[in-house]
Amino acid sequence: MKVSSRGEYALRALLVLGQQQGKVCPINEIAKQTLVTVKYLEQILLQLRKLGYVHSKRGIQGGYMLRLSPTDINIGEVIRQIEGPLSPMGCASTTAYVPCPLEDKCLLKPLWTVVRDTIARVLEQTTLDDLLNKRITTGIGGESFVKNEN
Amino acid sequence: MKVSSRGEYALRALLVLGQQQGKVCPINEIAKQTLVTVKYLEQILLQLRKLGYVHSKRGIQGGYMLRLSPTDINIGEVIRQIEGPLSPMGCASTTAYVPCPLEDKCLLKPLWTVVRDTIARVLEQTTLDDLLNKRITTGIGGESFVKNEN
DNA sequence: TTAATCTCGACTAAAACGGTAGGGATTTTC
DNA sequence: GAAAATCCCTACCGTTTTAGTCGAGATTAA
Repeated sequence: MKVSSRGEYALRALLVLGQQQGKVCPINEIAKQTLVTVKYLEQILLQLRKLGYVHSKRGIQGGYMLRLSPTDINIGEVIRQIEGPLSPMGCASTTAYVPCPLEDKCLLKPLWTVVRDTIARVLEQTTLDDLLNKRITTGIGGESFVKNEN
Repeated sequence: MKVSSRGEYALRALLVLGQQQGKVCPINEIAKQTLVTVKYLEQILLQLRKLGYVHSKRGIQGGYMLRLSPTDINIGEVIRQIEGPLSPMGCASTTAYVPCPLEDKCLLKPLWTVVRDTIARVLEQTTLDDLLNKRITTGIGGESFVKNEN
């Protein structure tokens, strides 16, 4: 049930850019704050740019900046685009369904469906802005369970 | 966030044995019902035996049977033992914590913690017996949200 | 013009995944 | 005591994924 380092790093980079409040940030600064090598970050930021999350500017004084408002960046969506489907199993995926020969008789599918739903509920209700402000909810009920340590 | 085929197959095998109500079941019968090759199943059942979930009997009329009652087989535990930690990230794992250089400053850890908790809540509240009887809850509240299709 | 910066594609080493293969040990049945 | 069914165990293997590295090029500001 792992998230890859690439996904983690992408989110770290977005968080750094979110904290710069609109200023361009050169990649070596992002690298310093995320503890990721410049070369690997290059790949990831390139992908984030192609996905439309960040804008880049070349040359001296160049760098990256968010293209979207942090409130418009959905963490579930980012993870899905970097890592693939949130579902633990193809048979339970809404965005990348893969049929299974057992299917109806399968006693596991309902389980995977619930797992997928709970993961998606958390991730899709969280925005980059929420992370920046340490507002993380479980997504259950209409309530406001807030996980806020420190 | 995937579950490996090995984990899925292990659960399928346990379900088949759970349906046999105590009778020994030869591996080729399990293979037929799970749609897994005999040779691969051998490996998986060997592992399940060493973990204490199944008992095996050799020779003619041999096969496998559950060693524990389906109500005592915790799905979260099985997955953890077959696949490793439920947490999407080492920094949020309760059973296999891995320190992270960012740690306190990290805005992502609270997210991974919530994700881990919600996954664990579902899987650890589900037993093999629940699966056999199509009782799957989200684990939220004390309530009885039951996912029961058909 | 130069130096900082992003762009892009190729490459690679290591690990994980998803099995396959084969020989050995045990048990029942005849 | 021989044969057949069955589990036991270790080794191996091809493919994919992961986690990067490398190098050359394009753009831009000063």
